[in-house]
Amino acid sequence: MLDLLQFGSPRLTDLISADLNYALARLGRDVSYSDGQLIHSRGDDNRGISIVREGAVRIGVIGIDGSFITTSIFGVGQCIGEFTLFAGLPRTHDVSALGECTVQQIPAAPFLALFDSEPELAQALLHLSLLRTHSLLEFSDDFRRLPKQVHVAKFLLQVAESAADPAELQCLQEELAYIFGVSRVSMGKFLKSLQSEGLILLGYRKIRIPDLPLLRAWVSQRTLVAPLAPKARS
Amino acid sequence: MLDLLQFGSPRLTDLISADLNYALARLGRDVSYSDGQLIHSRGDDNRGISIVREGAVRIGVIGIDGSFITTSIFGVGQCIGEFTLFAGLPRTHDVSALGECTVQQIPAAPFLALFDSEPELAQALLHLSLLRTHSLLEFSDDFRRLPKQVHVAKFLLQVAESAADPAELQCLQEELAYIFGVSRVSMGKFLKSLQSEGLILLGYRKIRIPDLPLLRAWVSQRTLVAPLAPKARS
DNA sequence: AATAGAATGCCAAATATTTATCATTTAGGT
DNA sequence: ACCTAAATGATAAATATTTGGCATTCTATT
Repeated sequence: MLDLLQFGSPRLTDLISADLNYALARLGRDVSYSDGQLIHSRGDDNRGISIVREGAVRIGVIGIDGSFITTSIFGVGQCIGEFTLFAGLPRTHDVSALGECTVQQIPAAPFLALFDSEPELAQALLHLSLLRTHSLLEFSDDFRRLPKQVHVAKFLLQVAESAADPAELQCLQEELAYIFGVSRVSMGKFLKSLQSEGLILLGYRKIRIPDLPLLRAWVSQRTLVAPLAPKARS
Repeated sequence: MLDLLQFGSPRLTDLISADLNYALARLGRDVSYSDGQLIHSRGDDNRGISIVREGAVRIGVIGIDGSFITTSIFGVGQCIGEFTLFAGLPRTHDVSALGECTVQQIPAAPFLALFDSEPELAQALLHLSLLRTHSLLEFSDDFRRLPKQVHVAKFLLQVAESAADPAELQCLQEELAYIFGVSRVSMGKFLKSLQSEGLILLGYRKIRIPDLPLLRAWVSQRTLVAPLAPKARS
């Protein structure tokens, strides 16, 4: 699944050293959940960090009609709950098990103790949080200032550049439509127009990008702001 | 001016102790800028933190047509540049002086040294970053799942709750329209409809909220997710 | 190879939004 | 008290989007 929190966002466990990973793993305790079981509820005010250790969890909110609206899906190594520790907020999302899963639950006190003694952990958490802020901010800026077609192209480019296979994105048109807050018909129209310019190839459950540099150039020309490379190139 | 980064977001200097403020103030050097002068450019890869000490700065990007599109305005005590230090990103925005201003420029090395020795600083930065992530995420979730009218009402409520005077918001309909990515005409329609329900009173350069609890209840009923209190209530 | 479910393509009527003007109101400066 | 620039209100034609329905394509499973 495609969402604004995920793409290009590393896992906490990949950002810290083996030693720190070891120290972290010793905190709290692992809890297993069965498919669909509720792990956290929006509004709860228990403070603590949760790290997915096996399987995956679904993050979202329960909507007006009682349906679960997914914001993101977090897999092994990703963490939840920073808000409760550092932003003085209650749980902002409902979190439930997506299949069988195991989540390491770390209460506030031991986590904060480790945090205070290991600046590396602080840097890693800041790194994650700032990358997310950046993604969200860039998306919302783009949303308002770019023509939708260009914005969609830029988004696909970003997803491609952080994907395992940049030439073939696994995504549904419906997912894209949801992300942009438009109907499937509209998204179909945007995508088709990009296809007719030779930038993408629409397939079943996938979008192929035959010429990544071409797409990059096309987007760059239409946004006229320096395209941000993840690490500044020399 | 109204924007997604600002409301409810405290200043760095308010989040840390007097001692730490003092230590922070001794780093780097203060630089004065004249109105309109460029402080940072998107794409630059110089690393460092900037703290506004006098006046204010405008943060944005230079658009396709060369015009400056404002993302936010930062005043005294607010900081810029976390991305460059902790997220491995080049400058993401153009920053220019809004009137005469003074900005404390702190290079990466001394800032990181202080960061590593003072977990309080790490906590404060995380606090800021997470609050922003939260605002942006909540806004984009709401954008997709709520009827626009309800979303506008919720946004006004949030602005009111973090404003000096919750009963009277200083904002232009055009600003609101820009934030929501719609035309002034559409925003006018939404606002008028809220006015006709007795929730707000439209004025010149302002919106009055005669009955905050009423608005809160109205929004709450239509969003049906626990309204997040800034600090969890007991 | 047949089949079912999921995803995409396509279409037109209904609805919503934008664009482009112009009138009116408001606050601040002279 | 007047005048001006800025903001809001109002309107209609032009565009764009959504909704709903149905046909087609694709993939995995039988």
